[in-house]
Amino acid sequence: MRIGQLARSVGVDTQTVRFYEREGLLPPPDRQDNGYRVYTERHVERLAFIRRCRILELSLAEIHELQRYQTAPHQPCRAINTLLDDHITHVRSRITDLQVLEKQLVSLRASCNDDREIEACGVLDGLSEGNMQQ
Amino acid sequence: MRIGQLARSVGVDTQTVRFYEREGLLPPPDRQDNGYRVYTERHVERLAFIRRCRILELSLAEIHELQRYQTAPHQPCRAINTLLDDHITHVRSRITDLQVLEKQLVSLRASCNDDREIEACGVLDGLSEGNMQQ
DNA sequence: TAAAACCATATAGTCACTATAAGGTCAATA
DNA sequence: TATTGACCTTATAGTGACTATATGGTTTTA
Ligand SMILES: [Zn+2]
Ligand SMILES: [Zn+2]
Ligand SMILES: [Zn+2]
Ligand SMILES: [Zn+2]
Repeated sequence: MRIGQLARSVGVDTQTVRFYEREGLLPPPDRQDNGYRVYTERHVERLAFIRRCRILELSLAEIHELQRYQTAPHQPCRAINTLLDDHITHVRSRITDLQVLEKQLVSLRASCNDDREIEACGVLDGLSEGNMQQ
Repeated sequence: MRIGQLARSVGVDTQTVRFYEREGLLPPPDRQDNGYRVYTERHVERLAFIRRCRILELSLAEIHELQRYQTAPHQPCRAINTLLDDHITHVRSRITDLQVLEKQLVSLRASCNDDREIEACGVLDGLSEGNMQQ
């Protein structure tokens, strides 16, 4: 299987596949005589694993860490669960931050209606004066 | 006032101040004979405006747009309000995305307890098999 | 045979900074 | 007076995870 078929089968760009290879997330495949990369079913699985991790917004570093765990199948899995817990914590704290942000933005937006002049715009005024909480 | 004092008074790094100048968000100040930048109170206000916008996670492009509006004080302010509405929409859709993500992550995490071998880790298994919704 | 589709590498751009390097200026201290 | 330390200058590279572009070779199809 060549790079285009691999990429299509998992739903990424061919550039991304080469990028993952450079980053050490995908093992370098064999090459044809003309230099074309040739992939196996194991590459498909490996790339699909990366893709599922990325959909969950795990970083490439976290994915790398997971891959290292996979090479030691008889170690306890606590580190993996901890990695996921940490990631969940990050996601939750980002949600909280954005919810605070949303409140501030909505409150700022409420300080203006349309049909004013820019000079009198409540939004611009709120951004210019330092009446911001936090 | 020199760059260090300006930066401290608004709570950014001096590098960031120079960066904003290069990006056209902060007007180039006068220079002393030795080349040092000299800022006025108007620069403080301008930088504080940028900072408040950044806290609300407006992009530098959006801040630039707001600054352009400020130079035409007698235009209607609808564009400003629209800019903010769009930004709120982005923030909300990001919150929604992250909430979906959090659910998926929590469900994945629930498929494992500690004290298993990596081979049997429910988390790793969930990432390896394609049992993901969406 | 020629166009379309595919493959290769190398390099630069995205965003909003942040870090590093290498050096010039100024006031206070040993 | 010499030197330390805090400040300032510019230029360049790094961050993360791609994405875009340039340039050229190869394979498949019409
Ligand atoms: Zn994470
Ligand atoms: Zn308005
Ligand atoms: Zn925005
Ligand atoms: Zn586990």
